[in-house]
Amino acid sequence: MISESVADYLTEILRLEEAGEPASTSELATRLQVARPSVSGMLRRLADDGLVTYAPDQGAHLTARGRRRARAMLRRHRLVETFLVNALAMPPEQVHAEAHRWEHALSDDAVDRLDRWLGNPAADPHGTPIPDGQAADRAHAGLGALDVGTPARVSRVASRDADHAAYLASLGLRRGATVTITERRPFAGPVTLDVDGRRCVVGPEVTEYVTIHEERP
Amino acid sequence: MISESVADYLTEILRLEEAGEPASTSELATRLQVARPSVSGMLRRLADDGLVTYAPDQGAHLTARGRRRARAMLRRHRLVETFLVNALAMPPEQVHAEAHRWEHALSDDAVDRLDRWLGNPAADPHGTPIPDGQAADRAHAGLGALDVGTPARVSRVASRDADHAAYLASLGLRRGATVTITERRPFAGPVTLDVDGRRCVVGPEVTEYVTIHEERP
DNA sequence: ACAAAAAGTTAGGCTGGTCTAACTTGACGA
DNA sequence: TCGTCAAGTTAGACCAGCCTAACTTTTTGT
Repeated sequence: MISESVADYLTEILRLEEAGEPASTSELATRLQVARPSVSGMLRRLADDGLVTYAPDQGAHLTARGRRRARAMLRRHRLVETFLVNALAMPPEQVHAEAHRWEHALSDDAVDRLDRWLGNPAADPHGTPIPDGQAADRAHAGLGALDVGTPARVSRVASRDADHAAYLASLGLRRGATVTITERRPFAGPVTLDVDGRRCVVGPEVTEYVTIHEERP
Repeated sequence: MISESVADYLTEILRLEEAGEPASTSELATRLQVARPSVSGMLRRLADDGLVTYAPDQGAHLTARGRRRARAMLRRHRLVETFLVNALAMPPEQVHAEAHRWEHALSDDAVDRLDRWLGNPAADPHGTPIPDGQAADRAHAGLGALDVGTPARVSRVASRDADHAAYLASLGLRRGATVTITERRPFAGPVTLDVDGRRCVVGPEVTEYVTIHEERP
């Protein structure tokens, strides 16, 4: 299980990503109300755990795993806010702090029930969209978004033309295959894949044609 | 603010008191799923903080302050259970664990709103009574239940007869007076009171005629 | 161009809550 | 009467997460 603190960091990073702002150490420190060195330390831990990546001076970025978790928390948060306003008639300026505590306490089951009870709302009382449960949780994403080292299942292979399709097929990239990115060279360099145990090196544009479906978090 | 862990200990001690069982170190360790020495250490802390008393081989007992806090938690717990079953239709065997996490997350305001929303239920889905909010929180209790050193306000003075009433009045024990127990001798021995700054020593049965109202937690 | 401010990190320390190992104490049956 | 067992405690360690102080690196204003 993930700690409350870790969840808070991930959630706040996602909020910043959604707002298009970089998740810098200082910004996170301000928002999470902790000292800067605490953020430094935590980001290192999160990176070790494969939940964020962070290059110096770029701020933190969520990995697919990190984003999945963060999105789940944001979903909880916004569903709870909706409940607090719609059902308990709590003043909107009060619900954020309240939901921030609730979001850690609810089980997945309770979240689903709350969602159904509220009629699967699409947005919270502030109008912010509520991330989707199932779909977001193990989304079908492009192979390009897959983290190095994480295995995923191919759910669809597109192609430009017949030759292209044949090429992709020759690599073993077909629906149901298990694919792992073992290396990704910088500057749009070649990508090394493991497809059902067979290693191959391809150009990065290949990843745009392959849709994957990650194993559970 | 009180930590989750402390709240759990207090709540569990109250559950045992309600069931008429002694709150021994081992029993608490079992129920709270921690090692015995952890309970030992925590009980010492709780005693230092004036939330429990504990004599060797007697188990822990809640002080009035401790009981007030524990009761507030139990109230939350049972209100949340009621909500989970009545509103979210969660299976009854699942609600305890869920409520155990929620009870720490709700603000007082949220608890009150939930209570009103549920229509001020008197008992939870298991039929266990839900402690009352305001009333229980600063109950009118007998002076006998007051902890040594805690000031309280006299809310009512009963008496056997006129002479007795005159005697109590001569001590300064009248509605509105501030009373503190400064010492209580063992084996139903004399009790030393401070009544509006005047010190007096009385027999323990006097405390049965005086109803008090403690200051807020 | 360079000093000052801002951002980030390292080092080292604290706290709350937990643990295991080992000791003490009291009860109880052979 | 004594060995054994249960209950409780002390001692010592660990961990997550936080802190401050002090250092380095980067950005920015003049």
